[in-house]
Amino acid sequence: MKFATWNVNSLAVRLPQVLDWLAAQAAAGAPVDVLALQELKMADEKFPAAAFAEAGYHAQWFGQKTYNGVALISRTAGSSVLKNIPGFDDEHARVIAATFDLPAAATAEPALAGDSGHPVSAANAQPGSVRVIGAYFPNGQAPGTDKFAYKMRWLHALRNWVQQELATHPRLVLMGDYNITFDDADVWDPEGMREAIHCTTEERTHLRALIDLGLHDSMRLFPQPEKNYSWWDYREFAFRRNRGLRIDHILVSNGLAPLARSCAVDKLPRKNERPSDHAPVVLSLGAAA
DNA sequence: ATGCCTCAGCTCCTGAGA
Repeated sequence: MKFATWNVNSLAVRLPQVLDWLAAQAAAGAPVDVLALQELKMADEKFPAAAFAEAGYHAQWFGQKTYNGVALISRTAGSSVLKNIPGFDDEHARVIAATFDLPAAATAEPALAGDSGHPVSAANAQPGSVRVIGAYFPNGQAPGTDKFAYKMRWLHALRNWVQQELATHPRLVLMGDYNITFDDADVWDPEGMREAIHCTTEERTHLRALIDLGLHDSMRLFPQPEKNYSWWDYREFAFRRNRGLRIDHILVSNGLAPLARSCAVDKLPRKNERPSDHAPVVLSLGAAA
């Protein structure tokens, strides 16, 4: 079972790359079960649902003209779809959630030989559903601005809502473009970006508050290369110089973390012609790593 | 450097991104 998140910076421009990438994952024998997209930058009526359907994927989307916009692309149909944070009045299309029923084989722990010699499976091994939240967190521009204040309000509302979601969905994935780094290891120039946007103590405190609900940063469950980033500025050859930030994250709940098998940034699409400034982050779960 | 690059749109510039 595989989850991924990718800020595509205009789905109209990046659609061929998204379809190629999905096809490449499937061809490699590990198709993506749920892909969260951010920055569609298109109105709902422009969403290329037919192209995804032709490729064999379901889609749920929440767009708006010019800016923002999120979607969930999936191999099975999602249910209980929610758009934006309930009770939080927001002019931006930033959040989409859906529940996916997954085959038993996908979520079952590998059978372990018990003392009796009989296979012993984990308490959560019954077939179940996974709640998936795809989110495009506000950028925030700079501390002290109205946009930063909005980001803080949004983060507070998100935390309260995710807490409620966790109460009913112990198996939950929260993934997307967080626009927040966890710590200096996520920043190519920690001194130069000290307390700058994406790196402020205030933002990181909000990110930590999400973790404290009972979530894990999938990436840090596994050894990672040095200078492991998910976004690079288009300017100054930042990708070539690996001057980036890790701001795209996949958080998994306590109920799912034991099933995590690997998590990595896929830098290949960043090498495309006309790439997004973000690369996909990919999490594999279950016995079939 | 209020720069650099990329994208959308009331498109020949501006706002926004990060």
